[in-house]
Amino acid sequence: MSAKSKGKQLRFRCWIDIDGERFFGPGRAELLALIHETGSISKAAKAMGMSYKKAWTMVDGLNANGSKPYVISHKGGQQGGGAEVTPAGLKMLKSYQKLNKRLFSIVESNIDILKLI
Amino acid sequence: MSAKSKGKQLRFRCWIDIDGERFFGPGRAELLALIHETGSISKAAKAMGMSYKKAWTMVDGLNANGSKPYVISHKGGQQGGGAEVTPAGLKMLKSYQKLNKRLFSIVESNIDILKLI
DNA sequence: CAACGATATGTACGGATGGGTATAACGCAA
DNA sequence: TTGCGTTATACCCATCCGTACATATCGTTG
Repeated sequence: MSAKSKGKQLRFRCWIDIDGERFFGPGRAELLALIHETGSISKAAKAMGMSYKKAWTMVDGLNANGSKPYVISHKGGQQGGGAEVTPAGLKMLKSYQKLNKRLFSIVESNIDILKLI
Repeated sequence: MSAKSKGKQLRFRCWIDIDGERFFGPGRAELLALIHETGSISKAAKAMGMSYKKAWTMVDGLNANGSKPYVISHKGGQQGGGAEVTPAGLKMLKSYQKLNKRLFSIVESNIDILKLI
């Protein structure tokens, strides 16, 4: 159903693998940012149009494969529970966003490659 | 079977979409380069450990979705046939490789992000 | 104690992807 | 005219992946 974007697009993606498995990338970065905003995995997932399970799997991967947890979650309580991004998670997020911006500026300045098509 | 690479890796990828469909990227770039070297789609595919069918599908996509063909192929003949990369294909390939190098240098200089893990 | 909202987790289904196989067309060489 | 190597293309099947669905758990609140 997703109406695929029209026209020519120069795109890029940057990510981190650990032992060949995805550890951090644009999806997890956006998820982390939204968890930080909303204080909830499920709300963040909904905001991204992603299933809770997929979001949880991503969070679980971050916490399991890194040396420090990026998200702390709580069951039960006043609002039924919640989640918060740790300082380590925020630091990784910000560094990733910085790198992404640098890459974006390069890509942007090379848009002319599309004219070769 | 593929022994996934060990350790932390900072990776990136850059590609061109047309109407949301893959048009050009690292795989097609490598394929194009190998076709240019070997003069044959099947040899290039073999060199990449890729099936001929997949390689042909890529080449077909390049020729069908761009405004100019990137590969000209010949059936029959002395060696049974062959393929050559057009000047337009070579130009795109070189521009892509240039852009890729620029991006790589940025990524390389940001390797320290791996220490945050 | 019952309800609520969010975390946590397993299982089952369906679509997309990619590989394998098979086959045909083609043009030169022997 | 037969053989050869490559392009070109159809069809089937195994596998992977995402999504959906179904529960269970937990702790505060009323």
